[in-house]
Order: sequence, then C-alpha cells, then structure tokens
Amino acid sequence: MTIGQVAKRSGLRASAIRYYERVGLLPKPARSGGQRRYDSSVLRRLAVLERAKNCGFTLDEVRQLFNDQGRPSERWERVARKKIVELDALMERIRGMRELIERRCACADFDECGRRILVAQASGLRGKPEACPT
Amino acid sequence: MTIGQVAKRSGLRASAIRYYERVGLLPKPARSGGQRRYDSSVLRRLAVLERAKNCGFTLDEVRQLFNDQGRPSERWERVARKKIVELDALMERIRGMRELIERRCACADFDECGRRILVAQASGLRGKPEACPT
DNA sequence: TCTTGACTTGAAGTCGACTTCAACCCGTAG
DNA sequence: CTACGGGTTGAAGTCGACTTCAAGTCAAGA
Repeated sequence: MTIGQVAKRSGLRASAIRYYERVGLLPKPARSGGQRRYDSSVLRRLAVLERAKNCGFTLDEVRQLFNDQGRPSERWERVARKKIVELDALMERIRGMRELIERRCACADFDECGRRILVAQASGLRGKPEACPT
Repeated sequence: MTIGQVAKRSGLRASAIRYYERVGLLPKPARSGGQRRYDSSVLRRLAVLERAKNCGFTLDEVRQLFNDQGRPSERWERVARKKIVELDALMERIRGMRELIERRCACADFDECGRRILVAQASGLRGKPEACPT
C-alpha cells in the first residue's frame, strides 16, 4: 500500500502517518521509487495507536507502550495505572469547576464579586461559603 | 502600586499581568515615569479573573464576561450555561477513556490487539465486546 | 557618579499533535 | 510531450496562555 491508501483505510491523514513515523511510533516502511510501501501490519499498529489515543494517552506514552522493555501486558499495565490516576484527578478538577460555576451571587457587578472573593480568601474559608461565582 | 506589587499580592507573574492588559482583560493603568501604577481595584478584577479560570473559562470567555453587553449576571449566565455543557461532555469523554483503559485482553502482542480492534470495528460492535484495550 | 533593582518594549520561544507550504520527483494516460 | 495525480522533503504555521529574552529607561541610595 502507498501512504494514501493507508490514510484512506485508517481514516488518518497522510501527514499524520508521516509524523508518527518521524517521532518513532511507526517503523520505517520499505520504499519503491522513493515512495513508502506498507504492508497490512501498519493498519493494526495504527488501530492500536488510535485506541491508545482514545484512552487518553499522549504520543509519548504510546511510544513507551510500543518501544519500552518488558512484556506488552506489563508495559500496558504500567502506563495504564498512571493514566487512571491522572484521569481521576482530572475528573475531580472538572467536578470542582462545575460546582464553582453553579454557585450564584447577588453582586451588582464584578468589582463586588472580586471584593467578596478576596474577603473569602483572606478569611481562609475553604468550605462552601456564599462566595461569589461571578 | 507598581506591577511588581500587584504581582506579589495577586500571586501572578508580572508578565501575566502585562499579557492580560495586552489582550484586553485589564484596563490600561495610569503611568508614572513610564511605569504602570495600579489602584486596588485591579486586585479585585484579577480575583474574578482567577475565579473564572478556576471555573474552566478561557481568556476569551472571560473577555466576554468583562466586556460584552448586558447586565453582568446575564453575561455570566450565558457563558456559564455553555461551559457547563462543555464540562459535562468532557466528563463523559473521560469516563469513556477510563472504561476503555480498564478493559483487559489476553493478546500476546500489540499486533494481535490491532487485529482484534479492527475485527471489532468491522463488525460494528459498539457495545462492550471483549475488544482489546492493549 | 555609579550601581542596583525594578520597570519598559517588541519579538521570539514553549508545549503537543499535527497541518500546511513550497518546491520538487515519478509513473502513467492521452 | 505533457499534463496529472500521486508521492517526497524540510521548514514553518497553528492554537492558548503565557514566559523568556535582549536592550533600554528610571529613580533612589552609597
């Protein structure tokens, strides 16, 4: 397959496939007349890559998955455990944002809001005071 | 106050304060000998800005909050509603990632994983098959 | 006077994951 | 022969929210 055909079959752009090769996520393919020629294994590799991205892994983490030492399942386990911790922290942050957004105040303007926020911070109230969201 | 003092009291870097001014989030302050001189209202404005950032708003959204038409509470309401939808979508995506990560397979290597992923995609199984995570 | 420290500016750099661009090459169909 | 639709490369651009840098200004203290 040429790169264009791989692109079509994988749903990726050719530029992305070249990029993955550059950063060491894909092995360098054979060439024919200067052009890349792929066998079907690249499609499986790209499928795993996509799956990993859908799991929230960065390309750097995917590289560890593909290229590090040890059994594949061990590598996956290590990277996955770390990622789950990250995702949980992220969820927590987002939950916090939602909570913060949903608080309402009766401030006339943003200056008053600012004043209340500063007062709340100064008094160290960390609970759920009637601090200004706006 | 000089910019350095505002930085110290707000916990921000002077460079960030200058940046906020450049992008229209802070009004241009008075000058004395070429230097910016702030009154305390800037601290309240920065407090609101920080709060908004903690709510997940982009600087662009904060600008709408500060500079758009209508009552402050209306502006807040409009931007907040949009953001909540975004945050909920983000939560959903993260939940999906977690779920995907926690699936396990018995594949010998990533090539086998790729094959299974492709088969699962081809058969259009969208449920929760024994598709390979690794 | 000289130094120090804080400030000034515009331009450029950072991070991640790509995309876009310009300029070129290659094989085939008409 | 030439046009066309691929492919190739390295360099630069994109997005957001800043930071960093170089070179210069300013006021106060020794």
